[in-house]
Amino acid sequence: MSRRILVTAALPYANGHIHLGHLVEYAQTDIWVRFQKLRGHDCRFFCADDTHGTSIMIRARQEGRREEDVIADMREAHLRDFAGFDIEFDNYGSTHSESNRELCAEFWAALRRADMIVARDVERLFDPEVGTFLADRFVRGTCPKCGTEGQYGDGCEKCLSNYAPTDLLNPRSTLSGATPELRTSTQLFVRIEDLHEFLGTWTQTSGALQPEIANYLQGHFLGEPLRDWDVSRPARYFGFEIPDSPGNYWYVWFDAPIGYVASTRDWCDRTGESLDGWWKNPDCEIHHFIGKDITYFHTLFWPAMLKTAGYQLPTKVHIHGFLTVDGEKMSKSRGTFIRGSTYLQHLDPAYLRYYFASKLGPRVDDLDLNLEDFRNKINSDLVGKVVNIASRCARLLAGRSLSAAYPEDGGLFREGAAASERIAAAYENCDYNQAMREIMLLADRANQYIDAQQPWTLRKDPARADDVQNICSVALNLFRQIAVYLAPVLPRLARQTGELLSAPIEHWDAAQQPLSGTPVNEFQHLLKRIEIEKVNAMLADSQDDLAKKEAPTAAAGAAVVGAEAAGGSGQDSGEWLEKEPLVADLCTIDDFTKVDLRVARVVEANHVQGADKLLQLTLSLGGDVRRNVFAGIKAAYAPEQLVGRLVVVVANLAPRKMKFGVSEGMVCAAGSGGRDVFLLAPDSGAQPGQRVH
RNA sequence: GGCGGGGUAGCUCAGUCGGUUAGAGCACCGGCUUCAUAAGCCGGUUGUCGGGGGUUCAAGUCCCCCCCCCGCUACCA
Repeated sequence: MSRRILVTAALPYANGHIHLGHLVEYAQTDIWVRFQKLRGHDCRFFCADDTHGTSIMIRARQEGRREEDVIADMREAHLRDFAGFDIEFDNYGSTHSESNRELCAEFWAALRRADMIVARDVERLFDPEVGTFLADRFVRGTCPKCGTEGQYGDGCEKCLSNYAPTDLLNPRSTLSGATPELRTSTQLFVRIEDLHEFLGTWTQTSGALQPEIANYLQGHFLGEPLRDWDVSRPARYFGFEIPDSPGNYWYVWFDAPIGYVASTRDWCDRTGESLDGWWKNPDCEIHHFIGKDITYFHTLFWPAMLKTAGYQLPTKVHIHGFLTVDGEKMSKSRGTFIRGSTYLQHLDPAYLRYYFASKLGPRVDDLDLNLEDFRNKINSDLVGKVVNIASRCARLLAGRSLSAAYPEDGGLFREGAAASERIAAAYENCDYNQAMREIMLLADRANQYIDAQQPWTLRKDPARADDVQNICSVALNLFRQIAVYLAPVLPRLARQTGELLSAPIEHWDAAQQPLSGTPVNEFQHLLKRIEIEKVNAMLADSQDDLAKKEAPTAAAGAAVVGAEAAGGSGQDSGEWLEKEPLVADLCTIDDFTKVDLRVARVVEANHVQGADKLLQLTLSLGGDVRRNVFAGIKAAYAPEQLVGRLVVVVANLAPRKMKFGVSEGMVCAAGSGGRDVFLLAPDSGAQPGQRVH
């Protein structure tokens, strides 16, 4: 029976290019959709650019352009990248569309009717010079937790803590540089606690979520009252103004998931389909594919919105993990932060689609792109095994035809046909690695068959020409069977196989019946081996992309010292400046001297009972002056490494009461945190107590 | 610390309801083959299944304790 299936992948944000991390999801989703279509189901794949929010505003401002121009360019780039990877949408919309605006209004009205919108006065920062409330990203100041300067109002990029912009120390408007004032603004919230019981049941029993996700929600959110969701942002904000609340705009996370519906609606308008037949039809399955980072929105808020507005809830939310490259987070300085477009300049998209497929399972696990494994796997599985079957036999039959009747093959084709439902079940469950294993088994058998029959020997005897044709007919049919099973992953290979054997692959059941009598065309290379040089070139290019992008920043900043540190090569990564941009506000020498930096000697360093990240340090500032300081450096330093060494301490930092005692200063360090922490040290000769000027 | 997920061959992983001698691919070694994109075929090596205890006729699998890794989260001034 044919199923009606609506599929979405998360909307990529219009502020950045598609990279290999994104592609895990789009490949996973595209494979699933192609599989369903090949099975004959009425399956449609909808996506869109996510275009609203403060980041787009900031970017537009920096580039001196309108937001609309920024998102139009990025949309074009996204579509180009997707096409390059054979990601095929039925519609690709935009959250900045009339259809989305109308649907947002519809959802909003439903929430109003359900009395789920509450207004509350919130103290917010206001820029008196520009005359506007400041969105989180327009306020910068010192992180109240770790003291890092130049942090945005929503959270600290260094210590990753979240807070309200009103918590920032020394806040400054990035619009005018003015010190913001605290003013009251009326803010709108969605009260989803009303749906707590419903969400509890849905997340735990509907089967829509992977078990580990259901547990996560139960443990993190559902055990206590659900917090109201702040969905309005005061002007100026790039988004849609809330119809019944002038001056307020919907927060980007409100309109983004509605973009799934809007994209569907655009498609319906174009094709004459009924939107309700997809989104309000209990017989239509709805599948969302997302990454684990946006679990919260898709498993609590979004179902609450759908439920309230009378839409169908997702049948499944398929959640995947992150991509790592060679076991590490993608890193710009190592060249492993790879854009889709950079990859495509060097390598075939089929490689990546197959590699991801061979590693993806139904769980939330992270996926590692090990570049050596990548090359081995593609070269041995796809080139050595699969494509090789065609390559060894097609030439012997080029210009002729497959045997008029399918020859005796010892049951090989039948066995392959019998694997159909096993492989299909694996695809259906997103267990692609299982499917790939099954398929490679078939490829092994085909190669064994060819090897045993030795058509190249028989060919020397003209009397055995029919035998050669029969053997090659079997092998090419086995090859075609494999190409059918791989078609969701490798659509180009399926198409090429159709051309080679003069019979397009249009349905999964093509693997059930062997072809006979069709012309065999001249064999063309189907897939090249991966050369290591290509991979290396891609990595080098990825670093270059970054260097070009960072060049203006480096020129404007003080990059001289860094060049020395790099051993004179002069080429340091701009990664860190990108993560934590230079503070725009200038400070005077007087500002600087407010901070009393001193050289100190670590006289004692201890683990703190019950603390995972803290070490307790006793610092000597010379004489009898001692300071007790807690520092979050446990992952990077052992206490015994520290005793005796010199550090730089902020000596006049206000004491802070912590869970384990009072901290009377802060030791200076660089790095992103965790193991990546590098304490500052003076050159030898410095003495405890000396001030750092 | 709390919660979640893991720990199986050098690497990436599979192991269903507990059931024979714990598997696959890659890598490695030996042989065969030379039609094929230095591809293919046959054979071989590799494991205290994180550690310890328990239940059982039988434990990689179930239960308890501990160790380690990852993620989220909490004090990282």
